[in-house]
Amino acid sequence: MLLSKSCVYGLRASLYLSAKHDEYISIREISEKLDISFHFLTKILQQLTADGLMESYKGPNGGIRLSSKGRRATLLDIVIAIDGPELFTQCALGLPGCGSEDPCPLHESWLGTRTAISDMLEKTSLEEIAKEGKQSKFRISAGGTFNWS
Amino acid sequence: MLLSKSCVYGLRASLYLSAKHDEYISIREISEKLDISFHFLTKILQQLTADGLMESYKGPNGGIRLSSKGRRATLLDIVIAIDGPELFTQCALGLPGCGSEDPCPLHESWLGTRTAISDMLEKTSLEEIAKEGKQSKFRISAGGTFNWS
DNA sequence: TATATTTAAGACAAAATACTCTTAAATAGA
DNA sequence: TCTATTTAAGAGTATTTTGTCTTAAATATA
Repeated sequence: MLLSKSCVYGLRASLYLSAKHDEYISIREISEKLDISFHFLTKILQQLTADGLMESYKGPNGGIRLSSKGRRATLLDIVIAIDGPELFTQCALGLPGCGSEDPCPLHESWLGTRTAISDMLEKTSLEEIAKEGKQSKFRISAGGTFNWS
Repeated sequence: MLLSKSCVYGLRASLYLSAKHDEYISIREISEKLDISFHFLTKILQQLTADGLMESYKGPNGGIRLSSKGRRATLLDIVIAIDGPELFTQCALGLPGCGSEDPCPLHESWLGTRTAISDMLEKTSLEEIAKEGKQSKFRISAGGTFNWS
């Protein structure tokens, strides 16, 4: 699996929030709309809040929203915040110290491939995806159509 | 993590065997040279044997070797035998039924990226890597230099 | 102030992955 | 035939990931 489940949930929630404006959205709403366990999602979003990508507010009408940093963030930023940078730094065979002086058989091609992955994730900020999403009706839930209000 | 540990171990053992000729090599030897748990490696290689990529022989001077099918196999074949094809078939966000009619925001770029990954793994057969390896002294163990005898 | 709503935090449980250990089966060679 | 060596198979353990549950803290509103 390329990304952990936590990471996928975090990405989908971020995409959900990117379609919203500045209001705080309750985690309960996100978990129901995207069919993700409420408590599990809460923990993941706490991580993103601790990272400064989101802001939360307790109490009635409270919830969570993207910070301005989060709104400018790319999917790569979210992946790294949750799964860490290892996917983009480590040897494909997990060999410590693998490098151009002492490469594993995959070293050179993996350099290119992992750049392709990070480029894919870095290409677009949440803002841009939200813009495209509203036009193209991209899907972020299993159920079927999600309404990019 | 792109590949599971089992998969990485299976790949490294396959690369080790590709450097050998037709003799049976004991799993104990492989596990010691590549610093992988013997019993764990045994199970992984059993899987590859069941898949027809390797052949085993019990008893003194027994061991394991690549079958002719295994020798012609690419790294992709080994990855799929151990981790399954999901990495190359599934939506990056894990959404069932994600496709060009109803795509997730990553759909199109992920199509390209996962092709890049499978191309990287499919590009070379074990035979070819072994040939290159003997020239370039590619590394497949953490410890340092592995001798492509 | 009291209550309801919401996130925060942490203990707990379940499932998946990674790893270990023991016993059985095959086989070479003394 | 007996013994040592090797893979096969399966039970068992440990660790990580995923998911649940309970309680605390913050806060809006009545």
